[in-house]
Amino acid sequence: MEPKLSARQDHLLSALRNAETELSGQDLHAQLRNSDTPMGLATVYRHLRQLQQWGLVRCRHLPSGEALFAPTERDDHHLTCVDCGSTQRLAHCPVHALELPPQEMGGFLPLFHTLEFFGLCPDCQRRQGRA
Amino acid sequence: MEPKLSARQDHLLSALRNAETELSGQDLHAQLRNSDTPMGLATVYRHLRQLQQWGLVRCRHLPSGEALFAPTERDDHHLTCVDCGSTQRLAHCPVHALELPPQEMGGFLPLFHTLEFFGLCPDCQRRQGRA
DNA sequence: CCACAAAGTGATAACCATTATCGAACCTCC
DNA sequence: GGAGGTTCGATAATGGTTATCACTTTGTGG
Repeated sequence: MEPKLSARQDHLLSALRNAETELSGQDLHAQLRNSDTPMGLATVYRHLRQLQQWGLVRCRHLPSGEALFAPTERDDHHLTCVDCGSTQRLAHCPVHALELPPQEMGGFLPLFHTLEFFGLCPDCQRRQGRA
Repeated sequence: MEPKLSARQDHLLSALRNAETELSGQDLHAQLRNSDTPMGLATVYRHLRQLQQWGLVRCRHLPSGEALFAPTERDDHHLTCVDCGSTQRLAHCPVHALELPPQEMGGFLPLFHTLEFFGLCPDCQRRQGRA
């Protein structure tokens, strides 16, 4: 099921897995640039897309439009403040154990998911209360 | 809590609520262009951002980079195929009734959420099986 | 009414992450 | 070796979103 990865794809995936945070395409390019296995920007994005299609990598978009990538086995999700934009990580994924009604899936094979909560951080709640 | 909307903002929000699908900023601009209340592209995005900050509108990003907007009270979520990109709507939101452990929220006030499942649609499962 | 200030608007330019292009480098299997 | 394919990456092109800025509308006080 899992296709064999090329050496470059493997390096890219390793870089993502070793990083402790989500990385953008530009981040990955910059990081690999000075390594023993440099990789052009086009190739970074090419392989990121390929890895997404294999279901090995997922991404989420910041309000800025920038896409952040992470390996799918890292089941992290975030709280994002709609006002100031700050994000914090949720300690546990509440969806992971969720049962999905098969009749609603229509044969769809789920590989991973994204989940993000939006709301107001404590600071912005306080600020809006004053305003 | 909910700020008073200007007439323009109200029109924009109404357009979103009346639409039966998610709309991009460009879509909304084009749609309002020929209405009795035209609105410049800059103003559309300005108000969309404002409405997001007030928690009245949410958006999700397609792989193409385009952002689709919807009113937050519409609790729709999607299955997206990582291979062919097709999406289908999930009939019910499995997160809606979910209890969030308050100690993990750290005072964060959730207003809405995005949830998206990624995987393989039946067609692509079949195609990969052959390949 | 009349300044005058403050906020809202929109045509257009700028931005910038991502994608397409295309010639060069690299395999791979005769 | 070499034909035919695949991969690579510097660079140009793309396109949705954002910033600019002059103009219009709205609000306010006199």
